[in-house]
Amino acid sequence: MKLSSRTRYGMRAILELALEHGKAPLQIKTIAEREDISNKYLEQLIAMLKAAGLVRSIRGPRGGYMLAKPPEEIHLKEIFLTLEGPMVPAECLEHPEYCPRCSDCATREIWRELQEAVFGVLESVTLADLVERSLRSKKTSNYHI
Amino acid sequence: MKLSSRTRYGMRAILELALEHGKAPLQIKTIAEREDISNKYLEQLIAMLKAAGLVRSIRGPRGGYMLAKPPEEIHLKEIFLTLEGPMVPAECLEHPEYCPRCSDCATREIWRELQEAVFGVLESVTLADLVERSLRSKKTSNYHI
DNA sequence: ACGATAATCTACTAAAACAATAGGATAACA
DNA sequence: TGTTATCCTATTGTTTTAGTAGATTATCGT
Repeated sequence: MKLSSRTRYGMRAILELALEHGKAPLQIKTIAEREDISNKYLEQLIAMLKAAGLVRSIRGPRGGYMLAKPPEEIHLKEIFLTLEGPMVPAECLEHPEYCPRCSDCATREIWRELQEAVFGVLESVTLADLVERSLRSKKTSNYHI
Repeated sequence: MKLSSRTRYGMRAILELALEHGKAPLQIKTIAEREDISNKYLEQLIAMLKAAGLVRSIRGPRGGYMLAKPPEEIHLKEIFLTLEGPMVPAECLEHPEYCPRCSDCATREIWRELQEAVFGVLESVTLADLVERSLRSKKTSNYHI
């Protein structure tokens, strides 16, 4: 149970977009530089976010990416599910057909609770919250003056 | 963020042991049959649980495996960490050295919260709880009369 | 002592997921 | 019309996962 780089990179990338919300579009190159992520890899991650309707793009010179919705309306859960996949700890959570195994129902309950715990966190935080946290830590940190 | 079969199988296996706690040792073969898991694969998973001190074994005829501690003293977190690994959503949670990236601290906080949410669930449940749940669902289920 | 039983140990492997990399096509601006 | 930057498709090396295979060792009942 480890986050993929896909999710970590992608979350940082979309946060960069959120930090620039309302300003000019942000280019892949710029994000990749700021976040120290491979240009080409990031391209694919952003494509996923775009396909999910979280991000939109402008082509050509002075183009780039921006949020497709205001940051208040983007919950981290959407981003997470887009990048990380469906977050189904066990198959039987989605396909609760007859389960022949004796000890399975009890463990399934636990996997369900884990899923709900994770979703609980991700549903309660929006990109706007992240932006706020990010700006606050910028102010108080020695590193980001 | 999906559970590995390692963890799902292993959890079911140790629950089988918990269900037989106080009785005769349970053999790999038996568990593998009941839980429909490859004999040889299960062998390795149980070895992990044994190395972690959660399970002990008796060799030879009428041998097998049993819990090393009473089920009340085994929290799911121990089992989970043994099978799934350290559950570190992001490396920087463990190595909080200077982080050059602007938007990173905010996402790191989120990964921390996810970790705590998962641990919260896993710390609050013991094998004894699972046994109780398991027996209760046996009683009320049509499938397990 | 002997044979059956069941754990233990080590090595190998097929398949999938992951983390990129490469290169060209397309659209838009100037 | 050239430059910029997105878009699209394919390929690749590495790691992890989920097993298989086979030999060895300890223990018990007879």
